[in-house]
Amino acid sequence: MRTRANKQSGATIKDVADLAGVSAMTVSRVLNSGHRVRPATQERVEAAIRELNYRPNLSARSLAKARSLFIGLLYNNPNPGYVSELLIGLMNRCRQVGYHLVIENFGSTDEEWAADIDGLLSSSNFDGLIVAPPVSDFDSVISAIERADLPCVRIAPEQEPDLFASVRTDDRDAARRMTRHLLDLGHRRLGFIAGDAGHGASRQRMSGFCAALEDAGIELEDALIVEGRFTYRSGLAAAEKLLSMPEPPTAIFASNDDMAAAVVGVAARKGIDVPGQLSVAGFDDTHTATTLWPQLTTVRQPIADMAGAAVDLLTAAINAEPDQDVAQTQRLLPCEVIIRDSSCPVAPDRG
Amino acid sequence: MRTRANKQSGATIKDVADLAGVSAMTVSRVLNSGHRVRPATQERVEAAIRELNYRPNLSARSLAKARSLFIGLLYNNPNPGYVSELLIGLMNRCRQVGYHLVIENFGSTDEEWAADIDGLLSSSNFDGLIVAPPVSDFDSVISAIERADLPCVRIAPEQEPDLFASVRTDDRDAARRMTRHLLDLGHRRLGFIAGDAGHGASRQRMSGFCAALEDAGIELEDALIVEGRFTYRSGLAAAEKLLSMPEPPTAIFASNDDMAAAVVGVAARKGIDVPGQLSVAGFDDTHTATTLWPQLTTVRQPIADMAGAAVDLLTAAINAEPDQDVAQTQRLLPCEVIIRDSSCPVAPDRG
DNA sequence: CTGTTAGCGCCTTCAG
DNA sequence: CTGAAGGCGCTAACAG
Repeated sequence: MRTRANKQSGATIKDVADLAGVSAMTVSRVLNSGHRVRPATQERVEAAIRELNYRPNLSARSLAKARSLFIGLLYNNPNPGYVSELLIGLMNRCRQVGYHLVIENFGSTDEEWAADIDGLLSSSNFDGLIVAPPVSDFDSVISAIERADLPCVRIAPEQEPDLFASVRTDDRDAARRMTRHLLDLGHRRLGFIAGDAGHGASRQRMSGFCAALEDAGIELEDALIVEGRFTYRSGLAAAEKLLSMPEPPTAIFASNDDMAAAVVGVAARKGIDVPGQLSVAGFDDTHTATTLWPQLTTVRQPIADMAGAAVDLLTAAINAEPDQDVAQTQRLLPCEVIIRDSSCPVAPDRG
Repeated sequence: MRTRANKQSGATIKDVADLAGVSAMTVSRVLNSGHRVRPATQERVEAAIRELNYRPNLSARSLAKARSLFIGLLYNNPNPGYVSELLIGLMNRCRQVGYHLVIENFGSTDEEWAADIDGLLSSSNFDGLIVAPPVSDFDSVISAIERADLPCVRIAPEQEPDLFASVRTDDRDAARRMTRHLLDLGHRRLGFIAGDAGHGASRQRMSGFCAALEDAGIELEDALIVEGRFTYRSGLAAAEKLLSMPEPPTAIFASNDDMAAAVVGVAARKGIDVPGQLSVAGFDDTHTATTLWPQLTTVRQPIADMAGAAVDLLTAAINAEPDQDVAQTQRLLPCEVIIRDSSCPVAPDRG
C-alpha cells in the first residue's frame, strides 16, 4: 500500500472523459487544438476540465508524442544581469507553451565549444535550440546544429544571419539615437569605446555611432575611437587613453555598461566631474547602470521580449513541416534610450 | 511517412538489454543505483550503455515512476548576480541527478505570494521545492508548503530554521572575520551599514560585526551603525550619514556590495580617497565588486556549492520515507573573505 | 541476483 | 465527428 499518493496528483484524461461522457480520445483532441470536434462536445469537455482542475501529464504527453519537450539554451555570457533576465524570460515563456529549458555552457571560446557540441547534440534529445550571443556566432556550434538538423533560433547573430530564425535588437539604430542624444546636448568631441571586435553587436553599435556623427556633419577622428573588450578592465585602459588626450572628449559613449562604469571610475580618479565636465553613456542597462554614481545614461534592450519571441519562433519551427520558411524568420526589436544622470549639456566654457 | 526521425533519437533500454544479453529490467536496475546486480553483469550493461551512447528517456522514466521530476524554485531576489549564479548551480546539479528546475516568482512581498502560492502548489506537480531568500522567510509560503506536505529545502532561512531541511552560509562568522580583517589593518573607528531588518542574513552579519568589535575590546558606538535596505540608494543615504559625522570612521563595512558601491560613490563625491583615507568592505562578491574602482574587498558566498547541496538535500527528502529525519537536515557552508583594493592599512595621521 | 507481467497517461492509427 | 486498440520507454511488483 502506497502512502505517498503520487500517482498523478490530480485528474487524468480518463476522469475528464468520464465526466464529460465522451472517450479519452475526444478530450485529447480538445486539448490539442480542438479541431474536428463538435462545438457542443467541446464545451462539455472544457467544463469537465475546469471542474476537475485537470492538468495534462507532461511526461505522458512527451512520451506519446516522442518529443522531449526540452529546449536547449546554448549560452556563455559573462554578464550576469543579461543572463538572469534572459533566463527568466525564456523560462516563463517556455512554461506557458509547455516546454522546459535546459541550460548548456561549455566555455567562452569557439574552440571550447567545438570539443563538446557534437556530443551534446547527439546525446541530449532537445526538440530545438536557442543560442545566445556570443555563442550564436561560434562556427563550430552553428555547423554542428546544421549537421544535426535541429530547429534553432539564434539571438543577436551576426554571421550568416538568415541561416536559422533569429531575434535581435536594432543595436545600430539605438547607438545612433544615443549618439544623437549626446550631440543634442551640445557635445562635439565624442569618444567611443568599442566592444569585442568578434562580438556582432559590437560592430553594430560602432556603426550607429559613426552614422550619427555623419548625420551631424562631424568628421570622425580615429583617436576618439578606442577598442575595448566589453570588460571593466578593458574599459579602464580605454578611458585612460581617451582622457589623457591633449584635447579630451567632452562625452564618452561606451559599448556596454561595464566599460562605462570604468570611464566613471577613471574620471573620478582624475578629478574630472561626471557629468559636469564629462558626459558618459553606456549600453545594456544592466544592474551596474544604477549601482553607480552618477547613474548611467544607457540603452535598454527588451531582453524579456526577445526571450519570448525566441521561444515562439522556436516552437513554430519545431511544429512546422521541414522546408517551411518559419525556420528563417527574422525578428528585429527596438531598444530604448534611457537618460539618467551621467549625461548633461556640455559645459559652456568648453566644446 | 515522418521525415523527422523523432522516435527517440538514440537507443532504448531494450537495445541496451539485447546488446548486453540481459533483460530490460536488469538495465533499469543498473541505471537506478546498481544494487542487487552481479558486478560482472553490471559491467556488461555499462559497456553496452557506453557503446550505444544510451541516454534514458526522462519522460518515460517520469511517467513510470509517477514523479514529475520537476523541482520548483521559489525565489525573488533583486540581485541578478546572486540569482544567476544560484540558477546555474541549481540547474547543473538538477541535470546531474535527473531533475528539472522550474522557476517561480510572484513578487517581492509576503502578501503578493500569499495570493498565488496555494494555487501554484496545487496545480503544478512539483516533486519538491527549493526556496531562496527572502521568500524562504515568507509566512504564507512556508505554511502553504507545510499544508501541501511537499518536500522542501530552504536556502538561508531565518525563522523556524528546523522546519524543513536548509542550506545556509555562516554569515555571522564571515562578517566577524571581515571585521577582524579591518581591525588587523589598524582601523579602530569602524562604520557598519546594516541590511534589510527583515532579511535574516542581515541580522547575522550585524551580529558578526559586533562580535568582532567585542573580541577586540572596542566599544560599540550607536552612531556608527546605520540602517540600509540592501539597495544602492539606501547605501547612498547611509554613507552620507557616516561620512558627515564630526569624526567619521576610517573604514566602512557594508552588508552587501551594492551598498558598499554606494559608499565608494559618496566618498568620491566628497573627495575622500578610497582606500587611502577610507577602507570599504562589501558582502556577496557580486559582479559589482569588480566593476568598481577600486575593486571591492568583500565576502564570497559559495553559491554554487549551496545550490548543489540544496538539490542533494531535496532529492534525499523526496526519496526518503515520510517521517525520516533527512527532511530536517541543516547544512552550514563557510564563506570566503576576499581582499581586494578597497581596504588598506589605516593612514598614519588618523586613527 | 534476474526475468516476467502489467501498467504509468497520453496520443497515433485506423475504423466506424 | 467519434471511439477502440495499441504502443511510446521505463519501472514497480512479484516470481523464480
